[in-house]
Amino acid sequence: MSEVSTSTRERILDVCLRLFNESGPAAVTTAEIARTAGINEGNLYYYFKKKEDILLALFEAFEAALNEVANASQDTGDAGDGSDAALAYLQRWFRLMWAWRFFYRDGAAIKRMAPGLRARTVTLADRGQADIKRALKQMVKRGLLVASDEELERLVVNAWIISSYWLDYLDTRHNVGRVTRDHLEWGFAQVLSLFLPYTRPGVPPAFPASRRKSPPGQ
Amino acid sequence: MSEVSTSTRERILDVCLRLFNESGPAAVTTAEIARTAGINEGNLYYYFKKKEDILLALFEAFEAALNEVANASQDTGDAGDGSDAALAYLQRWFRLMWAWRFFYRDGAAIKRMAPGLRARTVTLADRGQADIKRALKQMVKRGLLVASDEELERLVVNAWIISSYWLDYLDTRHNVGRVTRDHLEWGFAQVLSLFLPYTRPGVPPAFPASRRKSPPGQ
DNA sequence: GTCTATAATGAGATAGAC
DNA sequence: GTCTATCTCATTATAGAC
Repeated sequence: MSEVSTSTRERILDVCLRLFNESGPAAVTTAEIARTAGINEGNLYYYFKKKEDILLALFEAFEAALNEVANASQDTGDAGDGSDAALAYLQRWFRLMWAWRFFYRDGAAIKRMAPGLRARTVTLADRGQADIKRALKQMVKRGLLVASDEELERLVVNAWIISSYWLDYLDTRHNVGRVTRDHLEWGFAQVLSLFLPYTRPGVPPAFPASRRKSPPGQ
Repeated sequence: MSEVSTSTRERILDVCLRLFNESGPAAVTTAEIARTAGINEGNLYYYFKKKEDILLALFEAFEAALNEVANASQDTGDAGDGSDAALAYLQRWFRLMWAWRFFYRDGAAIKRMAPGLRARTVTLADRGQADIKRALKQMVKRGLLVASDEELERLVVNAWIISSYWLDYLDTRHNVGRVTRDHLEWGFAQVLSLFLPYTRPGVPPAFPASRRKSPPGQ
């Protein structure tokens, strides 16, 4: 995704992902995109007739990356330890979330700029939540987790919300513009803490980050 | 706040709150504001020199409303049952959140339009989280809640995140544009479920909404 | 205080030469 | 494929009459 000499189209998308992650797609002008990509604004419109088209192209890549993670988790999910697999999945998911964080952070703006993405976002989330629910139910069956169906239901939604919005929370609440590995671990632990009360004693997720109580500073 | 015959200034603010809650401040043009308020666009600029000034004025009112809720909770917090007081506070808070939901939902856009609000938002959140933490520690002391300091810390943050973003979640995930009382109860129960594992058995919060498992449809 | 202009800006988008 | 030049348009903002 980031080679030495990429095509102009790839370069535009790379630049957009970076700028969008930094400032949000609404705040980034086509002029800025073109300038950063080292091309003329007119040329930009050769590749993407509308700004919305850039968002669509980025979403395709994001979608593909998400599917990859989901598939990888299904491969290992049925084989090894359920607890380890779940943790690994969560970790991969968080890395992805970070790479495409503007999709999580600027939902409102994206909705306005590219209404066509709405339906596809819902589909993606449908699949994601279904995946997680399935994995958790398996963990309950194996005795790694103790929770009723209703508790599981609420748990999944809460985990989804925390996962989706902890970045925005860090930004608005603690002025964290540039997220570090420490932040990532903090968010991870925050999600993990939702599940802890439901884990069987003696089955600790043993994730290093759970030691960090307060969010790392800017 | 909504009388029969209010001043033009009040009318502008009322209209803006409604429009902002509906579509977000970025999507609402000054032309639309003026038209809806039944005044000329030029007149709008007599009262608010910049669109940002409208946001500032709305924030003041929001701030005042929040402080009112916080003070009310402190008054009853030391007197009656700690559990009931906490529940009442949460309920008041949710009603407020709904009345001013655009502040929660369109954080990114607001940051861009009125950077000056950032610091004040943080201050407000500081106070809010401190209030909640204090209340929870009191509940632990009274034996209504069983949690370590670290658990409490994570709990408060998670509760804050769910409370702040469940509206956006409902919108993006379930296309809920118009939030009903049922939605409010669902979000409330979602937050409540975070605390349930830490409540002493025999001290059920007994909130009606906790019966609703899945989010109400559009 | 309220209105009718109208200016000023800046963004997205296009046509056509090279 | 890339550039220059230009257009359209919405939005913010102002000046000045009533």
